[in-house]
Amino acid sequence: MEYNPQKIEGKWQRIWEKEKLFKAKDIFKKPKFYCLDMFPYPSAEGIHVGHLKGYTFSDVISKKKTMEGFNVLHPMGFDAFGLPAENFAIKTGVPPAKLTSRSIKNIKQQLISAGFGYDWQREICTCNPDYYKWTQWMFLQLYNAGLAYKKEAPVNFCPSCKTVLAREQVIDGKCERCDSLVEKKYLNQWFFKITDYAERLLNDLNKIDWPEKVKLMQKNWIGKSEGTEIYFKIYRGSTPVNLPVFTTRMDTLFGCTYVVIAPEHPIVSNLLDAKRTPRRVASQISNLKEIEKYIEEAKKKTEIERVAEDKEKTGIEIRGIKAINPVNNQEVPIFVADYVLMEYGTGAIMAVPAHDQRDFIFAKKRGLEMIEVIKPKTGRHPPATQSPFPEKAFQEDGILINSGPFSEKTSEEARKEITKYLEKRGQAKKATYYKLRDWLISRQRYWGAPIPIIYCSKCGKVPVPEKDLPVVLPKIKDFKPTGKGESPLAKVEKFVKTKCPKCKSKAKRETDTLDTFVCSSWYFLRYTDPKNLKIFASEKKIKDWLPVDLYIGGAEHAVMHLLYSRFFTKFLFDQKLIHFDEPFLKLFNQGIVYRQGAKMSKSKGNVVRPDYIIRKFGADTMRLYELFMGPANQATEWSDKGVIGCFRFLNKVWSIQERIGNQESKVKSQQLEKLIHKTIKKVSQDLENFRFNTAVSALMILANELEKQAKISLIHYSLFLMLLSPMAPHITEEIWRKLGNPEGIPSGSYGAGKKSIFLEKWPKYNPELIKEEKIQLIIQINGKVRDKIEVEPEITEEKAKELTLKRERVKRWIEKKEIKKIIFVPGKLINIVI
RNA sequence: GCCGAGGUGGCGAAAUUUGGUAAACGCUAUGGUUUCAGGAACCAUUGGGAGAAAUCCCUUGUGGGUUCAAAUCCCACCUUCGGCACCA
Repeated sequence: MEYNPQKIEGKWQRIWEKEKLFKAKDIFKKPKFYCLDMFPYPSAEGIHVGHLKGYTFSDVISKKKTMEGFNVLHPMGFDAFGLPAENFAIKTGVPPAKLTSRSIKNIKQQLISAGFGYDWQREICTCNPDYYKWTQWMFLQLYNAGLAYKKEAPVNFCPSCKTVLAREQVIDGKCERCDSLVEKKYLNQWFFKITDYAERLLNDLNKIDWPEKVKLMQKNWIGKSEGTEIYFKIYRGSTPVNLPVFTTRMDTLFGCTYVVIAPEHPIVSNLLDAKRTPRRVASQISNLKEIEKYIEEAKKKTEIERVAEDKEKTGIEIRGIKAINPVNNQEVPIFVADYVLMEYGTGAIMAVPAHDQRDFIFAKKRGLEMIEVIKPKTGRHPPATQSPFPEKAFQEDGILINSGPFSEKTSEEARKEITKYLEKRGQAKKATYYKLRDWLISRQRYWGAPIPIIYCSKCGKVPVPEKDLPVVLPKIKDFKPTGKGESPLAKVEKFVKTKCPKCKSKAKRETDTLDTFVCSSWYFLRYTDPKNLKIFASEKKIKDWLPVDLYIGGAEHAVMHLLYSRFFTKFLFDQKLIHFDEPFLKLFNQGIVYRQGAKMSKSKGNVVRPDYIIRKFGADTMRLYELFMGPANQATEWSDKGVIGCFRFLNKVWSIQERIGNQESKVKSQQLEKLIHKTIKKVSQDLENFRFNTAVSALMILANELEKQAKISLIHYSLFLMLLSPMAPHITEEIWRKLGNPEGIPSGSYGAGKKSIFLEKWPKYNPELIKEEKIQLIIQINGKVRDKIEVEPEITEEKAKELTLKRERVKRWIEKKEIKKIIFVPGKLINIVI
């Protein structure tokens, strides 16, 4: 009988569902294991073999953990709000809800036909009101805690998507979704105060078992830097204004030859404002008009323009007033330049052109003064005032020069001492800044969870009372954006018009929706109790199942979803709503699957669909190939040909069953047993360490060996099937249950039977059985392999030497030469140095 | 520019954790077997070179170094990929 996956796979998928084999039970006699996949966006095209890679990993691990006696939670759902469905609606008029539910049906079928053991009773969908009710509830918790706020700010606006974006969604100044150049706009928008959690988000990275790469990306994104704020005085008449600047390089303070203020800095408008500035001073500024013009232009520039002019730094001096360097009372000119950012630090810097590349370029162009204040500890360097920019040695620690009483100190000492000196005089204080910005969460789009806020002319912003949740997204017909930077919801009068929950007078609803990342920031909580109507998840279920033990997904979410989820978790922990403050204990990033040298994408037309592979070779073959392709965390190229190897392997597995019998010869049986136990060890360890490719290879080696036998005992074959079962569940289940026939085959601990293979215990290897009686001792001469001998593993050095020197081949190599040294590595090799 | 991860046959890769037989396993290719035929079946060979053969020499991006011994450790460089990017 031939191996025919099409005949068996659908059958077992139905039976597993009927037997509820992979359903997570809320009974905790066994230790729990929560294995989570990043849930997919239900795109109309379905998922491709790249998505399936990570899902295969999590399914293999879940099945193995089940066999190891864990109570496994392995759920799946859909991240269903978002732009593609809405853009499709604008084009075709098909409502996003309709398209989404169609896509979900399709993807769910794809996942089921791959044999994944998800607990579909727990399926969630973020666009379902039962779900987004709690997303809105989360928003309200944050709002009530003062962590959700609305403010006018310069934001990134995508002209094609007609909505603002979070900073994380802007890549190289372009929209991550459609690649349009992002515009800067001043808009009134909602933010989450994630910056309040910057320090904890940074520190707690130490607590979690995540790829170092992802941790580092988060660390850099949070971008903590510790330094000092220094107060430069600017005199307007007799009253000085303090201008704080931020620096991490106090040791270069004597090298400051000018200061730069960001164009948006309030101090600039104050200085220019004739009403506030004494007439005498205002008249001191001789180039008011030019400065105003520069500021206007800078404000209009997009982020990309500001940076893309690359090194070509623009700016303008405020003529007529000076700033005073507190450390030496030196008067320095003041510039307004957009290479200084208002959003970071104090929005003003002290410029040290001799030791900072950016300041150097700016100063060089204008012929500004440069003062060298640091020399390298050793060696000579061209003067910092001449080289295009300071060499590394200057930027790192050096020795101070031209720095008054601090000359001859090291950078490190000087940093401390200068800070102390100014601190005492109240002219500086230590400060810490982060690159992390608050999370912009409002979107001027339809297909998202409405922000549950009501605007009342009397009461102002009023949160929607909990009992009125969810604020249901109304069904609409016209999906086109209003063109006024508003969500299409603004056109829906029925939705907008409401009553103030407080004073009952006429009021309007917020029409912006929430960023989809808000929906996905807490979804892992909902799986534990997906149908709860009273709370996002009951306390008990949260305690029983969470945190997530293993999270598998792509690295592209490193600074978005993964950071946001951590923020939500910490917030809910602070609210005493959950008992843990890190959501995902272990994270694994599967590598990207390439084809024709590029990441699979619809636009490149290089997508491989699993449906085709499954139809042709079956789900087991596809799963095996996903595992076998290469290292799990590494990008690998998809090969249609390579799939065949896995199909051949399964055919072999299938045909071996014909050899079952109890008459293995004794010697053979012992050798086989040794190999089987070695394989149990290898596969168990490899699966534990995400080395799926070598686990598959070990099973291939074992299958090749089994194939050579005339007869194979049932127990040996059964062990093999069990090891293979998490990876190729259908074929192993089929053979396993079939073998439970009434022909008198004993059903021992490893006996096959009529119940599922996944109810069996994961096999354990016997350490006694994998001990070698004989090993190959490598004989090297001058480090090159020249001979091998079979010996006992415990062979002594003397004995090994004796045997080695007797060998003809060895004698030939040594011949009259003097043996200088013999190195013996027990159980491994002997090296003769001549 | 800064940070990070890589570079091993014709291809995907093993061996890097612990320095100790480089190329396991699979694909491809070549030759053969079976079959009415086909190949997504089976068998053999498959890093390069020399040789009739035994066997020998060379080979892990490049160049140095440490060591009895280096794909593995150290230094410098080249290169591919990923992230950040005027963050003071």
